[in-house]
Formats: sequence, structure tokens, C-alpha cells
Amino acid sequence: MPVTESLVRAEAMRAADEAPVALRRKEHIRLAAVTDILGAAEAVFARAGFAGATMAGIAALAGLPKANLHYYFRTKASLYRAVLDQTLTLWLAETDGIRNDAEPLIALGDYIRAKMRLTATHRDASRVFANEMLHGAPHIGGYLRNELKALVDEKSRVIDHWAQRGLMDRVDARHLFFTIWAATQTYADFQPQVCAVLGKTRLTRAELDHATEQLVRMILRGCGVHGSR
Amino acid sequence: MPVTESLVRAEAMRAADEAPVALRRKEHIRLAAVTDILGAAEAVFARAGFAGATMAGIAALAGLPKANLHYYFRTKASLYRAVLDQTLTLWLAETDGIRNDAEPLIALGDYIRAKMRLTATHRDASRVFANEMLHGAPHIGGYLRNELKALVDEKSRVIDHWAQRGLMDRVDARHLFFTIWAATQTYADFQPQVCAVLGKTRLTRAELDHATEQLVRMILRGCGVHGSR
DNA sequence: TACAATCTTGACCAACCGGTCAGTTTTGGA
DNA sequence: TCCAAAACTGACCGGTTGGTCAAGATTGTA
Repeated sequence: MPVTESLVRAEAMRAADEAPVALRRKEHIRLAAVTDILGAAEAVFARAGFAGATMAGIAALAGLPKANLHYYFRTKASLYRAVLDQTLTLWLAETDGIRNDAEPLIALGDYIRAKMRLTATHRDASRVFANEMLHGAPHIGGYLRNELKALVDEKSRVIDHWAQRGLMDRVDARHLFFTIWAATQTYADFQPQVCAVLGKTRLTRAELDHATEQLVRMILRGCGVHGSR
Repeated sequence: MPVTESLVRAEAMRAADEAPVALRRKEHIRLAAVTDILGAAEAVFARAGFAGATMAGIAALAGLPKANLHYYFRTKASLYRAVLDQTLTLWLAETDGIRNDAEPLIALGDYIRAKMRLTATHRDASRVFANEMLHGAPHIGGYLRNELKALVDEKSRVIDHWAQRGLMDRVDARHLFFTIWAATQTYADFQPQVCAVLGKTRLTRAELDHATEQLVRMILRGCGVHGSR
């Protein structure tokens, strides 16, 4: 499981062992600060990448002195890791609907729609993740090979099962996931390109909905999902 | 048109005006050095991004002193621009087959195959381009809004034309291109993820061919291209 | 050979950045 | 009120990096 809230929670619980009730309010201070910092860090890392981001820049955006930032996160790398962990939980979500007893038409369609929505609402998270991939995924290689691989293996079996029952074509489910992820994330990661080609300055909700429905239609038909037309 | 070889050629021609014959050999020295530097820079920028790359690292990979590198490219930014220009010409290529009088089945299929091949053979270029997008495309916004938009507009009309003749579904061609680009580039840009999920350490030629054919099949069927199964 | 233009290079520098630290303020319980 | 832990902060430091420069080596021509 992601180390996600590990930093925050672990620290808090370690302290809570010693004085359970007392630290609730101090915990609140800590949590608020950490949340602010993580938010600012996500925004900065998304725009500048790990190397391009500066602790001073993150501190400024979070509205506190740089030294205070180092009080909560000893190093830039540990802050980056914390941001990554936060995004990884998002990444795994939304696959619940992909089950043997579900309708492919609905389950796959909803999954693509959910991915697209996530991309739109968490643009910065998507970019941080993309940046990490681009640079060889040095920090999250283990996560990819374990949690993510296990999840994809499981969901691929569901899709194979659907195909065996004749509900859709026999496709390589792993590559299908790659295509879905890529096609949705491109609206966050490659936004400048999308906007430029469409001749707009920003991506409207309507435009994204339009893209979503076309993508859903094309992929479902492309996989021969029963009932899609 | 891309400023691609501009730096190299412009300098050379300016000199050639003064002493046409004489400078041919000097031009050769310059061209060889610039080519080496651009190659090394592409590799380093692809792995580290603009901020993460160092001039010293590029110089080391190119096998020459840092100061010599600054002789050919005054600043890190100008070197980066030159690398970007080089990749942009690649990006526009391979759309020749998309013409009114072509068969969608063949033209679109070949285009996807060509994009996939390009992604595999020019992985670094793809990553440099992706990096630039992720960071808001500050250097190539103009290219996107002009050359690229014009090309996509033109090719979109071809696809609309095909749809009107009943050769395929009516689809929004622009979003179709976004999907094709994303789905192919993901094998270069997100290689760590792909490898991890597939349980491999590297992407084999066979695996890429398999992915290509599935992608071609799915997209052609998904767009109702006449003749696709 | 003499020359000018181009190329090559080691040494150097100012700016920036991650990280430290000593000292101060705030917090919350006894 | 008192105290210890936690939170906060300005000032500082060493290392890295992009970029400069002056001096020397090559090249091509007259």
C-alpha cells in the first residue's frame, strides 16, 4: 500500500502513544501545515519538475519561511516523495467497477469517464506523476512493479473473463489500460498542445465532456463490447 | 517552418556570402561539432529535463570541454531550443498518407504504425517533447498554434471528407489525433510503467509490434473504418 | 611564410540553492 | 504560573552551475 499518509500519520501516532489525548490539537497544527505544504509542493513540482522546483518557491507559495518547510520535511527529496505518495493513491482508485459480474459496457465506460474526470480535477497530480515516469520512475519503481502490477493483473483477468463469455473481443487487457491511461492523461499532461490545436486558451468542461464521450465510444466499439454502437 | 537547422545553416550561409568556397571545410567542422552536441544534449535533456540537465553533463557526453560547448551555443536555453527544433520536424512527419483519395483503412493504419515506429526509434526526442509540454510549452507555443494547428486542421478535413463519403464514422478528428499521439507516445514517455506492468525489464520489438497491431485494430474499428473487422 | 578567422581550453566567478543552526515564540498540560 | 515540547524563523554556509575570459592551437588563404 502506498506510503501515502505515512509521513503524517506515522509521526502523529508515534507521538500519540506517549500522550494520547494531549496531542490532538498539536496534531492539528501539524496536519494543517503539512497539508498546505503538500498542496504548494504539488503545484510547484507539477510546473517545474523535481530539479526545477526550489524549496524557496514552494515555501513562498505555501506562505511560510523556507526553514519552516525544512522543519516538516527534512529534505527536498522527502517532500517530493510525500507528494508522489499522495498522487499514487489517486492513481489506483476507480477500478472498483471492473468486476466479473459487471456489464463491460457500463464498467469500462464508467472507468474511462472516471479517469477523465480525475485528470481534469487533479491536473497537477497527473503532471507530477508524468514527470516521474519521464525521468525513469526512480522513486516509484517498486510501487509500479508491485501494487500497480498486481492491480492490473487482477483487472486483466476480469477482462479476459468478459471476453471468454463473449461480451467483448479478446484483447490484451494490459495494452488496453495503457491506451486508456494515455488517452485520458494527455488532456492534463499535454494541455498546451490540445489547446493550441483546438484554437482555445483553456479546456472547457464542455470540450472535455465531448472528448470523453468520443473516447468512450471509440474504445468500447474498438474492443467489440457487446451493446456498444 | 521549424527553425530546425536554422542556427547551423544561417551561420554557415552568412559566412558563405563572404567567402563561398573557402568556408566549406570550416562549415564541416562546425556542422560535425553541432551535430555531436545536439545528440548529447537530446539524450541528457530527455533524461533530466531542462532544469535537471547540466552543461557539464552534456559536454562530458559529447566528449568535449564545457567551454567549447558554450562556443557553439551561447546559453543553455539556446541549446535547448535547438534540440527542440530538431524534434519538431520529426513530429510533423508521416502524415503524407492522409489524403482525400487514400483508403482510410490503409492510411490511418499506416499512420499509427509510423507513429509507433517513430516513438520506438526516437525515444529521447519524444521525451524531450513531452517534457516541454508538461512544463507548459513555453518555448514552442508558437509552433503549436501555427504549424501544428494548420497541419491538424488540414488532415481533419480529410477525415471529415472520408466520413462524408461513408468510409468511416463521423468523429472529431482532432480528438482522434490526440488519442493516437497519446497512445503511441506512452510507450516512450511512460516506459517504466509499461515495463513494470508487463513484468519485463525492457520493451522488445515483438511486444511493440503486438501493441501496435492491437492499437491499429481497436482505433480503426472504433472509428467504424470501412473494411476493418 | 604570414595573416586573420575560427576553434579549443583551463581557470575563474557570481548567483543560486539545499540544508543547518541557534535562538525565539507558541502551545498545552501540571 | 511554570515548564517542556513543539513550532517557527533569520542568518548563514558549502557546493553546484551557467557563463566568462584570455590565451593558445588550427585552419585556410594570399
